Amino acid sequence: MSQTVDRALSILPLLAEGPADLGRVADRLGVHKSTALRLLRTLHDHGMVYRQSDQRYRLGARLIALAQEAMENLDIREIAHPHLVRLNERCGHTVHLAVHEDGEVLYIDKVESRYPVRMYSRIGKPVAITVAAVAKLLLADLPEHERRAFAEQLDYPLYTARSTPSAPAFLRELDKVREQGWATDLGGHEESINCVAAPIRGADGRVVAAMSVSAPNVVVTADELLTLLPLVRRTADGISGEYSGRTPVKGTA
Amino acid sequence: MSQTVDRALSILPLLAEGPADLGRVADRLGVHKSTALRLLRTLHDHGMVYRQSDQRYRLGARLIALAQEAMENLDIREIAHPHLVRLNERCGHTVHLAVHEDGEVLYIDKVESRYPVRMYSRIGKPVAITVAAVAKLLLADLPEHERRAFAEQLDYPLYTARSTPSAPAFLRELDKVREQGWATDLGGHEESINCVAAPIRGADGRVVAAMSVSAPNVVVTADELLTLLPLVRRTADGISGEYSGRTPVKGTA
DNA sequence: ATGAACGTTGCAGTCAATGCAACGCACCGG
DNA sequence: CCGGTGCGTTGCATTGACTGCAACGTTCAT
Repeated sequence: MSQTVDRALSILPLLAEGPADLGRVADRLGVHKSTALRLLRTLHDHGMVYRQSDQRYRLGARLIALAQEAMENLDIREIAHPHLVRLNERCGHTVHLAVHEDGEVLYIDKVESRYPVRMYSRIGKPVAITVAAVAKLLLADLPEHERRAFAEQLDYPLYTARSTPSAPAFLRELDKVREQGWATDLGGHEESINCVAAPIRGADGRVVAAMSVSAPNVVVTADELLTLLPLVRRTADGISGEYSGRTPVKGTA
Repeated sequence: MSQTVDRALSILPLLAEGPADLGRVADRLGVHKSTALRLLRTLHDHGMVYRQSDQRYRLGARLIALAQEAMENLDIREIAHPHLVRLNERCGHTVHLAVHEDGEVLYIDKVESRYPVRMYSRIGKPVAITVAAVAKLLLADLPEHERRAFAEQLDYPLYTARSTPSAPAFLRELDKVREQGWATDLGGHEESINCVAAPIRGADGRVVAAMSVSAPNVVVTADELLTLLPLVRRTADGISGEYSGRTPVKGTA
């Protein structure tokens, strides 16, 4: 809507690909160098980009700090965290918390596995939306037409042979997930990694977040992981209760 | 430099304080509601802000994802990480990696303590610049006039009785740190937490990052923590060697 | 039913963003 | 030593994008 701001913001994902010099930024934006310079300067004044010693620009510290604050302000995260830790203590595997926002699903919290072999993931990283168990739960809760429209405009990369291959398959999977109230990802993203996930609901019953337990095949088989499902669901329900204000929170400062 | 972009970017820290509605944003910016609306819309289109169900705005997912990419692109981080993990495995305490950028010092990596009692901190959080051991190392390396100018315009909050109280005291501390090549924070931020830190240098000898080991008093005394200093310094030197290309990296894909 | 509070839209004026061209500077090869 | 090339940077005139206004549509609460 606002051309100048639009251009300025377009610089950020561009720099996320790696450092770039002025000329490169101007080219990619399709504007004159002087224009790009002024935009970059403004971004710099706000700490959103940093000018490294070779004069090239990259993303700045303020951006990272802002994102940090953004995550700390998510109340669902604060409420869920102790539950995630407790679950991790009981099963030992990696525990994730994810939310959905404008077509992206991202991890907002994580408790590391206590086994030596761990899956790779990072807080803040957008998840593989077509296969991740948490993504299925979050998307399954969308109203039908939105869900359909969203599914159709997605790409369906074949990470593995078990990845969701197409929109119809994905929509079918979402129906199943919505009905059963939990989801799995059995090697759909990384061949050797399995996940079970459960939804966290607000007072109105809408899914506000999803949590999952992930473990590589070498630690536990998919079947063994599935035995944790009741525990995962109980944990998610506990968080739901607290988040929606149904459960009186005891013993918290 | 660019008024529109300047205003738009000013919205972000404002929203970092917590969700705000249109009127509030307009007020804080000192612009008309319609102007604020258009700025927010543009930010929204880029996923930088999110409109929650109560119509209020808060920081968005793309911001978090961008920050994530920003950190993953820092090569120092990638190089350092395995070293930090190894150090953590040997001593068990929390290990941090921090960089300096335009007057801010922030943690860009962290390996959690394996002791049950842990210090609180988060990747991306700007550190207490006047007391943190890593901050001292990073600032001590600035050219003298910059260092002085920077120190003078800082605030010196007294987190504890041992916090650095003033610019002169801080500058004296920086001199000491630069000379000895390592730094400590003994209860200067949190009464019961101590730190030892060492610098990581690039090929030109400039300090590009700093790493630290932190532990609460209840786990080890300050004296015991100091016995780790040689190990910390060796680790930092190892990272320096690899970063500056002096050490051939072995066994890495 | 009435009003207040809030987000939203269309519009005309003007101020701020744009592209241009010229400049300074560093680097490189002759 | 000098001319050339490739950068980032600056001042300026033009214009078009941004602004503030006022009016409208909702959604609440009274």
